[in-house]
Amino acid sequence: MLSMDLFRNEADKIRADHDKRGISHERIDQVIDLDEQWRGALKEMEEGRRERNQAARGIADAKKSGDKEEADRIMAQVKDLGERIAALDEKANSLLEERDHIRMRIPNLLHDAVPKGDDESGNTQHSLHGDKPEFEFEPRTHNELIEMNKWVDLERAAKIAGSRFFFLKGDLARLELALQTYAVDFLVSRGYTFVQPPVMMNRQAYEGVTDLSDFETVMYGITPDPLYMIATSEHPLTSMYMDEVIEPSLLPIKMVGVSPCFRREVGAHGLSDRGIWRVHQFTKIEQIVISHPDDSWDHHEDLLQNCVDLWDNLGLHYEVVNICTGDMGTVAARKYDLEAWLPGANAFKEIVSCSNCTDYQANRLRMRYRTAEGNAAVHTLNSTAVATSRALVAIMEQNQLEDGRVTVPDCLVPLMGGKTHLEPCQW
RNA sequence: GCGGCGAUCGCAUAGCCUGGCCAUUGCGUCGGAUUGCUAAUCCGAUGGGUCUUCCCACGGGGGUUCGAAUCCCCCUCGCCGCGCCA
Repeated sequence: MLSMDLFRNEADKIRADHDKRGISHERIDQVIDLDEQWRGALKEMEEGRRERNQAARGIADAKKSGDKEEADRIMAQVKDLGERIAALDEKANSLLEERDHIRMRIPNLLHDAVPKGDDESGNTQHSLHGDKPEFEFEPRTHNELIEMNKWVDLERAAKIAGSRFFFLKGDLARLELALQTYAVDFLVSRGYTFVQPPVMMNRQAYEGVTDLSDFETVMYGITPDPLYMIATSEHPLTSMYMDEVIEPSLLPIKMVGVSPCFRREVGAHGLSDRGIWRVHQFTKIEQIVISHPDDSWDHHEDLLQNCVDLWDNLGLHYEVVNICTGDMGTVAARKYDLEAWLPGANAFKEIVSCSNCTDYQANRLRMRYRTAEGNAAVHTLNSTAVATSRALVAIMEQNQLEDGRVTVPDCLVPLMGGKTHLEPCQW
């Protein structure tokens, strides 16, 4: 959510941003109009309260000096003031609610370097990494590999949970655990603190970190409790300091979180989504930074560099993409994706998303730091380190051998008990 | 889950029983003054708002009242005890 200061003093900045995104100014004007109405109603109500407070003091004085008649006279005089105040209060509140209802739907201001584009086809390549693997045989898709090696049981998972759930078995399950350990160790060595978050959150905190439409299409709700399963550890880790004033000496707060991620994936279809590429539950190792506003763009580059180094160490071929206006979403001001080369699909596909959300989440979460001039919103950043299910797909497809076995990336071998290849599961 | 107790400004606290000035004090932080010593001492500021002779704010919501931090009800969270439990 954008701060009200922007609407009151620099509305043209928001308008220019909407022009770049190609959306109308209607909502901006509504927010400004409702804000003016709210301020008027508030002023009127405060005037009423001032009168009442004054009268209340008069009653106290009269009673103290024993002048019961005077006290009764004033009480009668101001009796209906309370009702008037209540009515004005209600009016002001509904104006404020309406203003912020619309304001919540206005997207973050974009960084200048965000390219213009209507959809993902407008994204631009930022850099290319690793070598494209060459095969002397027809490379298999990950679907074929998990089936022939019995590493994943989709049918039985569907039986007990539903489609897009999976059992992970044998060496591939072990590789998944090695990836978690590797990514956490890697980021701990770069100064990040390992944090395991709750995997359910209440609505109020959740509204602080996500696009409202996600409640319909992404998150699972819990019945009968008013909770939501997290779609990523970004959500609990970013909202951790909700409603707090953070001591500036604590900034930047750098965390590496690991959690299962739950996604409804409403509306997702397609042959390429078979297997474990797009699933309802997966594990993700996530980087989070809560930073001083002046430093956030440096941290954004650091997050990307961490990803690049980590994925280089895994020995994979991938590209970094600069996300364009039409593919950006509501919350981020700038976003890089890493897309891994999938030989089976003959395409680059998304494995990492690295965002600077500037003060957008912090404004919603009322997450501030102390300054000499008062409190100001912090900046929040998040980036995937490894989404294990997608990393497994990339490793399987790029490191596959003709017999269907898969070479373990060197850096993971020690975490696999010295095992250099994934062997088929017996059942 | 049951019973008891609690929640006040960054932290810690007073006020609540018995409703009515401006929500107390300490620490921390920031600013200033001063002193020859790694610091001490003194002064000031330090919840939010449309930064203001004004309004709001005492976990959240409702009620009683001319008036609620204070009385009543509901909820949330925490602590202690009991129960259950990986």
